[in-house]
Amino acid sequence: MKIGDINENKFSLQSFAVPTSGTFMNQRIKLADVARLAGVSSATVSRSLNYPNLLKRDTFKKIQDAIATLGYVPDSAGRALASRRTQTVGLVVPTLDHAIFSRFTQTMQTTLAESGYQLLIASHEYNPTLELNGARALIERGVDALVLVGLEHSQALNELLAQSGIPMLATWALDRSGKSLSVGFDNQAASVLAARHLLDLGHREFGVISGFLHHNDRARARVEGVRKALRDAGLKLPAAGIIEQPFTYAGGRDGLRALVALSPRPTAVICGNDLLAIGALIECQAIGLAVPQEISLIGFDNHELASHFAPGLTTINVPAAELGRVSASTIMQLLAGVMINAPVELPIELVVRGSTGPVAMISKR
Amino acid sequence: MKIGDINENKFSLQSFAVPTSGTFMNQRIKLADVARLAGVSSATVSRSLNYPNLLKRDTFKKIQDAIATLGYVPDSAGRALASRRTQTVGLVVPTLDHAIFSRFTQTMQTTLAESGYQLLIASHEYNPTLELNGARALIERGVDALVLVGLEHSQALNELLAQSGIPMLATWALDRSGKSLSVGFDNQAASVLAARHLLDLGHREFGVISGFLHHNDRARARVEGVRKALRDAGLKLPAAGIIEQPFTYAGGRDGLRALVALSPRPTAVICGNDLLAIGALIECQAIGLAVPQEISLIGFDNHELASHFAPGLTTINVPAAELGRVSASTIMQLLAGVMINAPVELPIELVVRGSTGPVAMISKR
DNA sequence: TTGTACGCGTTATCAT
DNA sequence: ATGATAACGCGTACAA
Repeated sequence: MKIGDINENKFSLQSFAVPTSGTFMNQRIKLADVARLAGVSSATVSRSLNYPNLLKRDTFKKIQDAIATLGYVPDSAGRALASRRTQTVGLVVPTLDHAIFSRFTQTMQTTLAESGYQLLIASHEYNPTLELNGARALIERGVDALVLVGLEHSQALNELLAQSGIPMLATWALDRSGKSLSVGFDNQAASVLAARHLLDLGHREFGVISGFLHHNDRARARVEGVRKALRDAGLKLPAAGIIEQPFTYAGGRDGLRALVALSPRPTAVICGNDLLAIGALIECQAIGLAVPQEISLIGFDNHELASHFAPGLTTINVPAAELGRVSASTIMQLLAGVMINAPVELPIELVVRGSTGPVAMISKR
Repeated sequence: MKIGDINENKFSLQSFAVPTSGTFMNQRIKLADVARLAGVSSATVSRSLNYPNLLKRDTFKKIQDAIATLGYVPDSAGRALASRRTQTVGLVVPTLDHAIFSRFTQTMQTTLAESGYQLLIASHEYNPTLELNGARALIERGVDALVLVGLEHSQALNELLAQSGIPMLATWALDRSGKSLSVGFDNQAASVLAARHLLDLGHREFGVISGFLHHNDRARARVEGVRKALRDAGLKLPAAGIIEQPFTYAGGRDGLRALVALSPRPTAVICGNDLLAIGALIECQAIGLAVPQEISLIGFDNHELASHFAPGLTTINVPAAELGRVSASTIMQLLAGVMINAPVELPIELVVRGSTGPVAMISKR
C-alpha cells in the first residue's frame, strides 16, 4: 500500500502507523481510510461495526485486518450525529460522598460498561438548582437515558424531562402512581419494619435522627414510616423526637446528644442512614450508654463497619449495589424497547444482631 | 409566526411548543429553527452561543428570546463533530467503593461542571485489562482529556495513550521523571514521615498492613517508605511484617491478627489505607490491646471516623477532595493550552492525636 | 457585525 | 451482500 492511501488529501513521511507504535501520529484515521485499505465501501465498514452478521465472513475478516493495521477507533461524535444515540447513560445523584451512592454508582457503571454503555455523572448536594443544571447538562450531552434519585424534583426539572422526552428512571424509591418508571425499595415500609420491631421489644419512647427532610423524599418517607408504626400502636412520635442533622458522623453524635436530653428519654432511636447511626453509636460509647441494653439503635443502610465494632446494632440493610445493577439493566431493557410498566421493588432486610452475630433477619417484600 | 416555520419540512398541528409545556413535542429543535425565528443566519446563532460578545446587543437579545420560546437545547453531537471537542473529561479510577476515590471523583465532577465540562467515569477494580478497556471506551467517546490513577499502567494502555495523543493526567502520585503530567502527593515520603515518627517514639518492631501490591504503585510506594525509614535507622522491616490484605475492614482485622502473632511482636503498625486502619483498630479493641499505649497505629487517608471513636490513632491525612479540585483545574488549564511541565505536589499531614484531639501536625512539603 | 457555504465522521436509505 | 449518497446539527473560513 502507498502512504498517500491514508487520508487522500494529506501527505505524510512516516511509515503507516501500526497500533503498537507509540510514536507521533495524529492524523486521525477514519472509516473511509479503513474502507480504502480493505477495498470495500464505507457503508460496508460501518455495517461490519454494527451488524457484523450481515457481511460475508471473508469481507468481515478483510475489514478487521484493516482496522487492526490502521489502529482505527470509531468517532462517537459522527456516530451519535448519524444514529441519534450516544451509548451513554446519565446519572444524577445527590453526592458520591455517601457510601450508598458511590457503591450504587460503582455497580451501575460496571454493569453498563459490560453492555458497551458509558456513564456520565452529575451530583447536586441536595440542591434542586444544581440538580436541574446537572440534568440539563447531561441531556445536552445527548445521554440515551437519565437516572435520577428519588421521585420529587423541581417543577423546572419535571418540565425539562417531559419536554426532552428522554427515557427516565427514578431510583431509591418506588413510584406506585405509575407516572414514572422506578427501581428501588419502600423507604416507608422499611422504617415501619424497624419501628414495629422496637415496639415488639417493648419500647414506648422513640427518637429519630434524620438527615434534612427538605428536598429529600426518601428521608421524609423514612420518618413517616416511624410515625405510622407508632400511630398504629396508639403512640405518637413527638416533634421534638425528630432531630434533623447533616449526614455525617458528627450529625449522628449531635442527634443522639439531643435525644438523650429529652424527657422522657427515648429508649429506641432510629437513624436515617449509616453515618448518622454510627455517629450515634460513637456518642453512646462516649457517654457510656450501652447499646442495645440501655438504648436500642436502628440504622439505615450498609453497616459493615457497625457490625464489626458494635455487634448490638440492628440495621436495615439497603441494597445499594444491587440497586445499581438492577437500575442499569432496567435502563438497558428500556433502551432495547422493552416496555416496563410497574415499579421494580427490591427487598430490604432488618438485621438484628446479638453480640456474636445476626440473630434475626426480617425481610420486607 | 406560522407553524410551518419550525422545521421547514414538517407540518404539525400543535401550537408551537413553549418550554413550559410538558406535552408531547419531540420534533427536536435545532439551530436553524432558532435562526429562522430570530430572523438571522444560523452562523449568527452559533456565534451567540460561543462568542456572544461578537454580536450586537440587539441581535443577541433577539436570539436569546427565540431560544427561550423554542426551548432550544444545543446538540453536543453536532457540536463535537464540527469543533472536534466534546467538553467532556474521562476519569478511570480503581473503584468508587473506597471513600478516597469517591470523594476525589465527587470534587472533580463538581469542579469540572462549574466550567461546563462533564465527567465520564470508568472503574477497573485493580484489573489492568479492565483499566485498558475503560480507557479505550472513554477515548472512543472522544473525551478531551483523560485522568488516570497512578503512574504504572499496562504496556497496551501506554501505547493507546501515546497513539491517541489525548492529554493525560496522572493522579495520586508524582511523576518526577517528567514523562507524564501528574497531580498528587509523595506516597513514599508520607510513610517515611509516619515511620520516623514512630521511631522517634522509640519503636523498634514494625508491622505493615497493606493492600495488594500487585498493580498498585501507590501501595508499593507506601511500603517502600517504611522500609526506607527503617533502613536509615539501621533497622530492617522483615518480610513477614508486611501483610497484604484486601482493602476492607475485615482485611485490617486479619492483618492485625497476623501481626500480633509474630515474634517479636510489632509495637508499631502502619496501615495502607483507612479501611485497613479502622479494621486494625477494631481488632485491637476486640482482643483488648490498647491503642496507642500497647500498640501504635498509623493509618493512611481520611480518618474522620477513626478520630471519633479512637482518638489515640495517628493518621496520615490524604487530601482526596483537594486532589479532585486541583486535578480538575489542572485539566482545565491543559485544555486551555497552558503548558505545565512539573508535577503538582500536594502537601500531606501526619496528625498525632491524644485522647482529646490533635497534639501535633507534621507536614511534609 | 452578519451571512454563505462547506466539512466534521458516521449511519441509513435506496439501489444494485 | 455490497455500494452510492444523502442526511445528521453545528462550527468556521471567507466573503460581504
